[in-house]
Order: sequence, then C-alpha cells, then structure tokens
Amino acid sequence: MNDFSMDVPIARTSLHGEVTARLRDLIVEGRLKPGERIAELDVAKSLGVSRTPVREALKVLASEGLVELLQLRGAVVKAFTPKDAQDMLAMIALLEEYAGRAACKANAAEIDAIVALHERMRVHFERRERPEYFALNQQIHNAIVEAAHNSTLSMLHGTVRMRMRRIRYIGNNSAENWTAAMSEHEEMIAALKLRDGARLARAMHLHIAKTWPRVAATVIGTDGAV
Amino acid sequence: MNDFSMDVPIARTSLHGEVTARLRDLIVEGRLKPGERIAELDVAKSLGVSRTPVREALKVLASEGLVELLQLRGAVVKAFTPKDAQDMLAMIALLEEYAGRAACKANAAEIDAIVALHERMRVHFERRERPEYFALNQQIHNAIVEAAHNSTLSMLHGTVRMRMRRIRYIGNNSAENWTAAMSEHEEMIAALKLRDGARLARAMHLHIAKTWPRVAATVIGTDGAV
DNA sequence: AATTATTATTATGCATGATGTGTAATTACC
DNA sequence: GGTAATTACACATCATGCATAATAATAATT
Repeated sequence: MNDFSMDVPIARTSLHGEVTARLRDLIVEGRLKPGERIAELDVAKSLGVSRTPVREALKVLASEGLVELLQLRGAVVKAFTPKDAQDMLAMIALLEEYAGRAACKANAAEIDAIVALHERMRVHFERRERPEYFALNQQIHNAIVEAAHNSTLSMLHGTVRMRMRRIRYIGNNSAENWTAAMSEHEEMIAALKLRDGARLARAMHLHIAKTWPRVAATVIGTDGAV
Repeated sequence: MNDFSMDVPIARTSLHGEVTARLRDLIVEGRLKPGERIAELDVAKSLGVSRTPVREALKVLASEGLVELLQLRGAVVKAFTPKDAQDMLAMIALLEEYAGRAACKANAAEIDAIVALHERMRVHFERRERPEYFALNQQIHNAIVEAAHNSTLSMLHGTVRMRMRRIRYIGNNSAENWTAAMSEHEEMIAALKLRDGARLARAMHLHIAKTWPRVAATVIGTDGAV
C-alpha cells in the first residue's frame, strides 16, 4: 500500500474548532483579560463567521474553565484568585510528581528524547533566549507526562496547565530566578537519567513549588485577581 | 430511533444546559452504550428541542471526554479500554490520596459531617441496601475531596469520577467484596478521626487500588472495551 | 457474481431569522 | 435634583433553512 500522508495530515478544519482554538489562544496569551466580556457577535464579525460556531466555541471553553457563562449575559474570561493559582500549582505538582515516577519506567528512546530536549534548552538558557527556552521548558514537562503513558494523566495535566499558562509564562519570564529554575531542571534530568523515580518526583515537586513565589512577586494585581 | 426522553419532559432554564445534563446522565448510567452513535436529530426530536442546543451539548460532552466527535459524522459514546480504566483509577487514587491528606487539616465540623455520612452508610451496609450504600459511598468520597478546599482538585476529581461512574457502580455492586470495601472505609474514617493524614492517604490509595480487581472480574467485554 | 460507479438519501455544519430577557437610557415623578 | 418607572436597544438563546459531505442503495461494467 502506498503512503499518501507524506507526514502532513490534511488540515480537516472545522469552523467551531478553529474559533475555539483562536479564542483559547487569545485568553491564554492574555490578550483577552480576566473579567473581560466576550460578545459573540463581536467575535463572529471579527472572525468573519456566524454566531453559531462562536457559541459552540464558548461552551467548550466554559467546560475547559477558561470562560464563565452568565445566564443570558454572555461569557466573561474567568478570573483566578491567588488561592486558585496556588491550588492549581499544587495539582500540577501532584500530577507531575506522579508523572516523574512513572516516566522513569519508560523505554530508553523516550528518556533520551527528553534528555535531548533538555540539552537544547540549556543552549537557549546560556544564550538568554527566553522564548525558545520557555517553549522547550513546556515541551519537557509535557514529554515527562507523556512518558508516563496514562492518557487520563495527560488530559488532567493539560487542563490545569492550560489555565496556568499565562501565569507560568510570566513566572518563567522574570529573569531573577531563571538560573534557579534551570538548575532545578538539571536535577530533574539527572534523576531521570538514573531512572530514580523517587528522586525525580521529589525534584519535580520542588520545582513546581518554587514557581509560586516567582509568580506571586510579579503578577498579582491590586484586587488579587490573576 | 432511540428514545432519549427518559419519560420526563424538558422544562428549565437554558436548554443547552439541560440537554447536556440529560445526555451526560444517559451516558454515565450506561443507557447510551460505548461506541453507540448519537444523532443530533434523534436527540432533538426525542427531547422536543431543535438541533442547536443539542449540538452545543455534544461539544461540551466531547470536551469532558464522554463522547467523541467525528468529522462530519456526528458523535459516538466514547469507549474505554481496560488500560484506560486502570489509568483513570490510578488518577483517582492519586487525587483522593492527596485529598485525604489535606482533609485531615479541615475543621471539626467538616470532619464530623464526613464521619456522620459514614455512620449512615454503615447502617445501609448492615441492612444490605445497596443503592443507598452506594449513594453515600459517593458522597463520602466527594466530601473528603471537598474538605481539601482546592477547587481545581474538586474539578479534576469530578471529571475522572464522571467517566468512571458506571464502572465504579458495577464494581461496588458486586456483592462478593462488599464487606472488604466496607472495612476499608472503616479504616479510612478511623484515620480521619485521628487526623492522621498519612494513614488516610494510604487507606484511600489502597481502597481505590482494590477497586480494579472488583471491576475487572465483572465488566470487561469480549472486545476488551468497557 | 463481484466490484466499481452512480445516484439518492440522510445528517452534519453553518448561517440567519425570530423571540425574549437583561441593560441602559430617557422620561416622569417625588 | 435625585430616584423611580418606563421605554428602547442590544444581545443571548433557540429554531429553521440551506449547502455539502458521508452513507446507503442501486445500477452498471468487467
């Protein structure tokens, strides 16, 4: 049989899926601010589509916890309190801790791939290339979660991470503790190389735990909303 | 055509919310079987609404992981493999373990409420009243999670528990190990009363871990799908 | 007879129209 | 002039219509 795919899947685009992705990005990247109202007609006009796919997208985003649906009054970008952010971090720590322990049982190829990502990240760290560093950072955390081979874990982790992404970005962005974050990663990878699940779990937990002070110092507004 | 009505007419605020809840119940309670196709028009006619709110409901259920949306071919109830079920249980164990540890720091009133639920459950256990026992069982697990006061934890737990509910029901239903499950609960409550977080966490982990054999013995079909 | 081609039917996806509710704006009244 | 009431507007919600893709059913060809 022939291979027609040529590595590029056909872009099976559905409008509601596209609209969902666009809105999600706008929220996650902070261009739509917490508390801001999302009028479906505005979105529809701005994207050149009808209200139907926009409505569907907003329902999905609501069930993802990114927006809040008010009865007959549309949608607003969900605002998080500092406590919410802490709670989310606690969950990420819990999930990644588990993932770390499980990832140490993955096969060599997968672990090598994670180590390779780490090496690339270190290069960007040394060159002080923040966006590239950040992208690889995300990839490493995700790769460790994926190496646990538990689709439910991946899903839960993805959900929480989505909500935290803007906060995490700012946290990782603040240069003061960049070095600390990098050395925490070194410890993680060292543990992974040794397949020391307990040590990796501990390292990941610590790494996440240190995120909150990094975040808190920079982003908390006057009203406490993030 | 399938009958989605469940004998109760629809009458409440926000049609899409109601439709979502109805379909969710049908799936969770197993009246819509894994792999079964959900045609929007059938649902709409059966519920006496238009296709619009049904479409929105299906999008939400898809993002909750209860149905799968196929490109231009509608929605099907998601089928889980035994591995999926095990993975979900591992996550429930992880989350409840954390919840147990945290719940031991809750105030006396909350802990007393959980203990009270347990006492009521024991009565139903002794009378061999399975539905009442099961309902209280669910309430206890949820109450412990709520006592952790972490809304993200509650959300994650709710998501996984939703998907597992049918499986759990069968697992708890099988009478052989009912006694064992009950005594596991006794251990949990003993730990909670003593505010021994580590012991409660251990007990909850063990309790969930023992669920899988209970489930596996009863529900796995020939094709391995749950 | 079996497989492919073609047609017909069904259902999904999106747009638009109708309706009612929430909100703002204007006016009336104290 | 300030507050309450009424009106007007905007917007969310749901229904419906139309176009197109998928599936089936039927015909045609090897």
